[in-house]
Amino acid sequence: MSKQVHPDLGATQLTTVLAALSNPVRLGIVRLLSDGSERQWGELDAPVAPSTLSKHLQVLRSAGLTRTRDEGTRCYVHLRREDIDNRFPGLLDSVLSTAGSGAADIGVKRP
Amino acid sequence: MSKQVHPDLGATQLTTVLAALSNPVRLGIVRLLSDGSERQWGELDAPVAPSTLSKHLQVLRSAGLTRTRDEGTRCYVHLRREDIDNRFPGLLDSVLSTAGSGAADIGVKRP
DNA sequence: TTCGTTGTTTCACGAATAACGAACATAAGA
DNA sequence: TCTTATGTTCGTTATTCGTGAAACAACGAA
Repeated sequence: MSKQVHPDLGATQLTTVLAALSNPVRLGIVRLLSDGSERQWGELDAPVAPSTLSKHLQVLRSAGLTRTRDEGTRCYVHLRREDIDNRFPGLLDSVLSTAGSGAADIGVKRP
Repeated sequence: MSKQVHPDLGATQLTTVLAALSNPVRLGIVRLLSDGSERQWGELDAPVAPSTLSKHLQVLRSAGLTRTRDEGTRCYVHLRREDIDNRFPGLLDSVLSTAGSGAADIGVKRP
């Protein structure tokens, strides 16, 4: 698909991660993935154009929050939960446990 | 000084708070205030012009993170630690405990 | 090889952000 | 009252962000 960057979270700065999480669509995606599931790109039901969604996923990826795996023409995304928890202990837990977070409601397209 | 807004954190969205914290200068200020101290505006030694600092403090204030108290021509800032912990349990702790956070080093001017 | 599916990249654009200096507002103090 | 100290607001500039349409790239299937 493309040369994807999956940075080492050890070098990732907190400000970068916070910026990545401060957008409703991106936060919604993180919430959706927070059950540990791996989702196919096209499965993501976000209220934005495909190009915009691609951009958001790129931001999450380069902030070290998600990992993308290509398989043929498809690609699958999942949350780098363990890496994040190692680098920023407690951050994801507190973010995910917050109600009324301002996150967009990202669903899964039913086939 | 000015009509200052100190919103109820109950209505504050997580995305707003994360955005406020995702700037190095603002994160640095939060870190400085995290010991619970109240600092005078002019005491803050930030690497930006006064007008810019004023703007950053306004962002922190309207995100509900700090409270400002006027006293004569001076004003004092402190972190709304308890309110934040109530609304976003664990968030501040994890943010503050992160080393290499990308925060600017905000000091205190020595008289 | 041609076609369809699946994402990505490339403009283009308006809105928001960060920054500075200059002008301003307000309260204390001389 | 005049002056000083302390922040804030305004005007400007440059940059980044969020967005969509359209063109593109890569792969599998027919």
